[in-house]
Amino acid sequence: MPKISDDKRAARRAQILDAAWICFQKNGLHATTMGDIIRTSDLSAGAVYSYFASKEDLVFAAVMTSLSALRERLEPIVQTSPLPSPEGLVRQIAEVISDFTARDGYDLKRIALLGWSEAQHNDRLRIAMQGFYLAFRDRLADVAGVWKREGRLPDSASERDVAKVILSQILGFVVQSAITGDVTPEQVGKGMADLIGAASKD
Amino acid sequence: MPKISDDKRAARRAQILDAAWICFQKNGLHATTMGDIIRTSDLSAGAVYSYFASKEDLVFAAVMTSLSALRERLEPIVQTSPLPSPEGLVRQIAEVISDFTARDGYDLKRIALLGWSEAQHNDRLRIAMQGFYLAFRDRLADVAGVWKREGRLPDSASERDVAKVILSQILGFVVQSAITGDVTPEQVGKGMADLIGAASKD
Amino acid sequence: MPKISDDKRAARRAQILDAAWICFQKNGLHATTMGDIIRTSDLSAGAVYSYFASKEDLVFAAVMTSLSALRERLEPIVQTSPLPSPEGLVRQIAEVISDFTARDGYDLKRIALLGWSEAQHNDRLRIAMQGFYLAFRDRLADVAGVWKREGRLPDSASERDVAKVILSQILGFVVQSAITGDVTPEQVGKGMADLIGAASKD
Amino acid sequence: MPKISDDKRAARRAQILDAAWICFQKNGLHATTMGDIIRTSDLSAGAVYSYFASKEDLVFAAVMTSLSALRERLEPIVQTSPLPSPEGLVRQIAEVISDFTARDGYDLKRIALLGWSEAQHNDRLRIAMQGFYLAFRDRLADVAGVWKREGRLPDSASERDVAKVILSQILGFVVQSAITGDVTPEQVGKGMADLIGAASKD
DNA sequence: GATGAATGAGTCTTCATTCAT
DNA sequence: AATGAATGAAGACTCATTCAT
Repeated sequence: MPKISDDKRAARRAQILDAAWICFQKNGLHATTMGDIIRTSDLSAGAVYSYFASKEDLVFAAVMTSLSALRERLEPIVQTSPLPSPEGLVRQIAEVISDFTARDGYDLKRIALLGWSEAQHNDRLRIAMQGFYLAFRDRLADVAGVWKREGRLPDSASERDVAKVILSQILGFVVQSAITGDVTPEQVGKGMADLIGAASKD
Repeated sequence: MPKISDDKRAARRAQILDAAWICFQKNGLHATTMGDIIRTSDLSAGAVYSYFASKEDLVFAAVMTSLSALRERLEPIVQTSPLPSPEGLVRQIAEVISDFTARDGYDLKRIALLGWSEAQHNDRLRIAMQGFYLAFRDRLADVAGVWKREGRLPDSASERDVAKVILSQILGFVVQSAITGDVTPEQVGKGMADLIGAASKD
Repeated sequence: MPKISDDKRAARRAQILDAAWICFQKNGLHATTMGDIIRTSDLSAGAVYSYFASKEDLVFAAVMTSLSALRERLEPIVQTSPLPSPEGLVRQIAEVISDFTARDGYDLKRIALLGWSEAQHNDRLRIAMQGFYLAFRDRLADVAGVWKREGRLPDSASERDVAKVILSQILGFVVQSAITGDVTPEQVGKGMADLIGAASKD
Repeated sequence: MPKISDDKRAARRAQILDAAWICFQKNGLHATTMGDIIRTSDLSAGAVYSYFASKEDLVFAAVMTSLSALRERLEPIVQTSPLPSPEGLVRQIAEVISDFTARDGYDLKRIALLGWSEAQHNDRLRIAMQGFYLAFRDRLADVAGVWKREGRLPDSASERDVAKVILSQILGFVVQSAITGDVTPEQVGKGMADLIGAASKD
């Protein structure tokens, strides 16, 4: 087997990452053994280790891959014009996150919880993850700026604080869904609309 | 040998749980070994095992203990009369959660993340945790009912959905604080007030 | 099993080191697996690792233990009074080394070769080993001083260089015996006497 | 495809053996992996395996090659006429061995130790090595015969025993140099001269 | 002839748990 | 009741060798 093509390499990597996520979701990051992943990926130990040097590397890559996939889905929403209302935005993001779940046994919400937990004791992961969330929050602050100019938010509103609240609402949706399993994007949209009070339209 | 007194037993249990949390926070639930906990607790392996039959038992007890302590702190807030505004309520709860952190190296936010993550693959823990959060959300729904009667929320508001949004906001605060480390209860209060628009006062 | 006595601890250590040398001699330092040593020692993996933190530690301890045992046997020879002649000294040392071999399958010569080889790539071992040989060579230089005063060596003799030659002779005896298996202490004594020429007596 | 020329084959073999020795010296025989050698030789795994069927083969060839190279250098010394004195002979051999070291990172002394150690558990290597050393010792016995005829050694001298002592001195020089790193051919020559007593000249 | 990706048995080490003292 | 030495199954990772391309 001489040099493998780049496409094939990428496909193998994806194959391993898929196997990893199947296992991680079922048993958690730590309870999953390399043996589990190797078995699930239908490759040999050596093959898996030729793509990821260690379990830690694999965990890192798996979390970052999920984050990247999420970013790709979120980007369009915060760039729509005209922008949705706050409750509309949150509802749309919640929908994207929920949709991810549907995809063949891949539950973004559970994955997110595993990643956050891991990041508490894994410096490399925490740094990378911080970068992701801070960048996304910056986009939300931009959105808040537009809302202000549109008169949806008072002039005294803090774009930074509004962005933090919106981000919290999204992260909280993920947690609550994962734990109680009974929260829908619609309910979140309705609840926010009720709270915001005005008969906001998307 | 004479039986040990109940007080002593309870003190020992607490001593072990404290040791466990010190370790869990530093290294996570799985990377923490029973040896770590045994060493930190200044007891012998046998002693620790006479209080908790297994590591899983200890993890379960540790998470539930944190949850109980949190409940005790949260209860008064949702029972104040007159009730705070939505943003005031969230700010107060965020303050309680943040205060927990101050206590000698005990960070409730990080602990919460570990517990949520573990609950994804630990049925006993998930059930117990669901019970806790659903009960708390019921209290929030009661609060939303009062808000409605007070005219703070429209008649068409769904108490259940508002409760979900408030809970998400709190859970999201925990996640965002743990990851980015730059969110304060005041900012969350301000951001919510900006979003809700009316110059609500607590 | 509460605290084990110091004697028992020492006995266990010795039991493990014995097992290690049996394996090392049979298969070499690297081809010997911890599993081999564990099996031979009739202990469990955990027990062995509670005495030696790693294979490297065990190798180090094994080599140093052999060196210490050798020192104890050599010490008396270089302190005899009156001192033997050069060829007598070498013969006596060679005898001690050969005798070590007889002891239940324990061959000091083969062990020495393994240790020297390992020291080429193991800094800790090399340093410790250097200390041992340099100290022993100092004793040989002392002996050479006495020989000079006794008139056995010319006034112009370099005690340091004579010590180096004597040490080489001993080390070389070990190597040659291990490889060809046909060198006796007597032959070495005779050969040296022939070379030195005078009909030296011990 | 056309067969590769014999010259090319020999060059490739040498290239692999050189790479092997670079690695062996740095990390020892066992710690060196085939991957190390393959990488260092700038060839592919398949290429290396087409020249040496196994790691053991490569180790054997590497050791024997060193031995052959040494023999070529030693041969002239024991055939000089007139022969040097015993101390002169040892000094000249020590010089040859030391000179080998100078050659771009190739240290014959360390290599010798690795080979001797390996030979303890590798029958093929031990047999071949014995053959080499016994043959060389025979040459030394021949030299001792000449010394006897020249009157440098007493009539009662045992040529065999003198050869053993000379060989030991050389082997010991290798060991002592490798371990302490502070022995020169001159010191060995001087020490032997001191010991032999007569003001021997080369 | 040459390549280097893939294999998988085997290595060292850890750690939850037990139980003789 | 308390101790902590001992157990041994299991985990992460390596590496000599092969063989499809």
